[in-house]
Formats: sequence, C-alpha cells, structure tokens
Amino acid sequence: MTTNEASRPVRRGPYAKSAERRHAILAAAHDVFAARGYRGGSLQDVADRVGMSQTSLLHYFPSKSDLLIAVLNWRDSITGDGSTPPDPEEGLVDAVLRQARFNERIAGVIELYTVLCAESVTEGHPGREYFTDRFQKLRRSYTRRFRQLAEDGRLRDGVEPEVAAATLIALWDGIQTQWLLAPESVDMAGTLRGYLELIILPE
Amino acid sequence: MTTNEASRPVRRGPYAKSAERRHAILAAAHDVFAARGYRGGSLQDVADRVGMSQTSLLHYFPSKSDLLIAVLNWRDSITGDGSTPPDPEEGLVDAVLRQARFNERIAGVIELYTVLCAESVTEGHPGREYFTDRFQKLRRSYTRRFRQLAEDGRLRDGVEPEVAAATLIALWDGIQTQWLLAPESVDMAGTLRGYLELIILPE
DNA sequence: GTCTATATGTAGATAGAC
DNA sequence: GTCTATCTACATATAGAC
Repeated sequence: MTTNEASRPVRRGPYAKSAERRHAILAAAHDVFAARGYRGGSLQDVADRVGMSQTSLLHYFPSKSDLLIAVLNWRDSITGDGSTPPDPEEGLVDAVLRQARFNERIAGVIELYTVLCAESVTEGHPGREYFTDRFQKLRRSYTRRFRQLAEDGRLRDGVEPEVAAATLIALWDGIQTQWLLAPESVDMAGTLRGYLELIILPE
Repeated sequence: MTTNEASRPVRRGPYAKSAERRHAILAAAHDVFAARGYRGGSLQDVADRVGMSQTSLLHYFPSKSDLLIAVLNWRDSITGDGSTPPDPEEGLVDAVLRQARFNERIAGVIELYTVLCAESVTEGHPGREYFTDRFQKLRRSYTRRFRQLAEDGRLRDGVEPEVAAATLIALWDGIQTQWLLAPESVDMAGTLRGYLELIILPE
C-alpha cells in the first residue's frame, strides 16, 4: 500500500484531497474569469463558488496571476487544444468543424478564450505571453497543414499557406465573438466550413 | 457677433471651453481604455492625463459608464465607422483596404475596439449594447453590398452574401487581435485582400 | 467649473491562531 | 490546511467650499 501510494500519489494518497481541491478551484476560476474577465473577476468570487475562504484559495495558488495561468493551461487540457488529434487520418476540415461544434457545447469555454485573449493585449496583463505563444504555434501548425494540402494539389491556386493559416485562425476567433453577442444570428461551424470549402479542393 | 455666437455656439461662445474640455477628456479616456480596458482603466488615470481632478471629470461625464459610451461613439466619428464612404463610386475591396490601413496608423484605435469588444461580453458591461448593435448593422450593411455584387455577377458561385458578410467582419476583427500581439508577423490588409479576391470576381 | 475632503466599497495579499 | 483579522491600496461617487 505504501509503495502503491508512492507510485500513484494522486488517488487515495496524502495529496488526493489537495488535488481535488485544486481541480475544484480551477473549475470555479474558469467560470469566474469567463463571466467577468481577469480584471473583473475577484478571488473572492472564486472562493465563494468553491466554498472556501479567499485566503485558503491563495494556499493553492499563491497569486491571482498564477491562478490565471493555471486556468489557461487547464483549458488546453479540457478542449484538447494543441494536443494530437484523436484520429490522425481525420482531414483538416473535419477536425476544425468537430472542434468548433465541441467548444460550442461546453459552456464558458469560448467566453473564457475570447474575453481573456483580447484582455491580454492590455498593459501588464499576465496572460499576454500565453496568447502570443498560442497564436505563433497555431499559425505554424496550420501553415504546415495547408502546405501539405498544396503539395497534394488540393489547395486552390493563388492561396498562400501562411495567409490561409492566419485567416482561418482570425475567422474562427472573430466568429466566436459575434456568436457570443448574438448566438441566433451566427452559424460558427457553417461560416468556417464556407471558408475552408472555398480554398480546399475536394479529393 | 452675438447672433454669430448663437448660430455657432461651439466656437468662441460661452460653451467653447467646455466643449474643448470634453474633447480632451474623450481623447484621454480613449487612450486609457485602449491601454487598460474599461475595468482596468480608472477615472483617475483619465483625469491625470487631461490635467484635472477626478471629481472635475465627473462634472462632464456623470459616471464611468457614461464616459465609455461617449468614447465609443466618438471613436465612430474619428474613424468614419458607420458613416457614408468618402467616394460613393469606391468599390468594396478598396473601401475595406483603405479603412484597414487607416486604422493601423491611428494609435490606439484598434486596441480600443478589440479590447472593449471582447470585454463587452462579460457580465454587466456597459458597452454590450453598443457592440451588439454594431455587429447587427455591419452584417446587414455588408450583406447588402455582397448581394449587389452577386446581382452584378461578381460574387463567386456558391458564396452566400450573409455568410460572406459575417466572415469578412470576423476575419477583420480576428486579424486585428493577431496583429496587436505580433505586428511583424501579420499583414492585416493583405489578409483581408486575400479573402476578398477569393470571393469577388474582377470586373 | 474646479477643487479638497470624504463616504463607501472592494481588491489582493499577509500574519498568525488553531 | 483552514480560518479570522488586518494591511494597504485603490476604486467610484458624493458633499460642499470657493
């Protein structure tokens, strides 16, 4: 048992409760930052939701900015953002549309991303590096995929892979903002599909 | 002279100084909200920039949210957003690219718009109505223009005017965000041109 | 119109008892 | 690990003198 605890300290071990607490805090902070932003959301709001005092919360995350970074990284693990796709044979169009529809169903995921991303360009915002890095990685990743499509003769003539990558990311982010303000007037997946079908030729 | 004052009360009239003050406050608030957001920017910051006390500032704008609305409307008048184009004969592509290049040169205009737009989707944000209305008007306006192009046989087959409108707006907003975080890596006007040339056929 | 003074509220973070 | 109490800072807004 003791050896088992040592090899799997997360479950039933001495740190089990601590890990659960951290998880509960991350979930609560996700909701608060999504609904009110980083500057607008308070540690007290988060503590109230998880049912603990604000000072106890700071025992797990030593400062508000630490909590923000942890929430952003946790978001990646929830949405699968940046990780390998479930099906390596899945095409780019299907992968994008599946992700878009998935995000739409998880309450708060799009709010969190949209609100914090724009907020991160403000002075002294602790999330700025996260978003700068994310965009750089995303642009490179999509550029590679469009370049591969071009080699396969499936990218429309005149479309630059780099431009298509930046365009897809920008379109995705922008349509999410419109959707947040008017869900009934915007079809996120349909808009993305419209662009991708414009530049990607059928097999 | 008195009749002249009555017909043009803004210049040299009794309210001339007051109007100048309001203008100076709007410019300062524009900078502050662009750099720190609505929640992150304080009235004290604005007052310091314009060289007056925070309480004197509230003499011109009775509350922080009133100041925000005034800044948003003032922004429209600076950028010409929503007003009639300078040249009615100017094509859609030229108008979009000219506006994009113009905004890029006015420091803070894109920051203000991007930061406040996303922030406005948060709980109880006073700018929400402004942005909801703006998107609705923009979508309708661009939909009309694309529909006209379709009637002229200049819209690519299969492109829906409504989808193209939402796509153009989303792309524009999204590429601005990427540009704010990495100006050297993003070509705003080039990206917009790439999309428009994809869906609009040459005359 | 402009200011000082202040009311009132809230924030993030620390100290230290238990 | 959790709490109460508190520190320090800063916010928006009001009252009222000049």
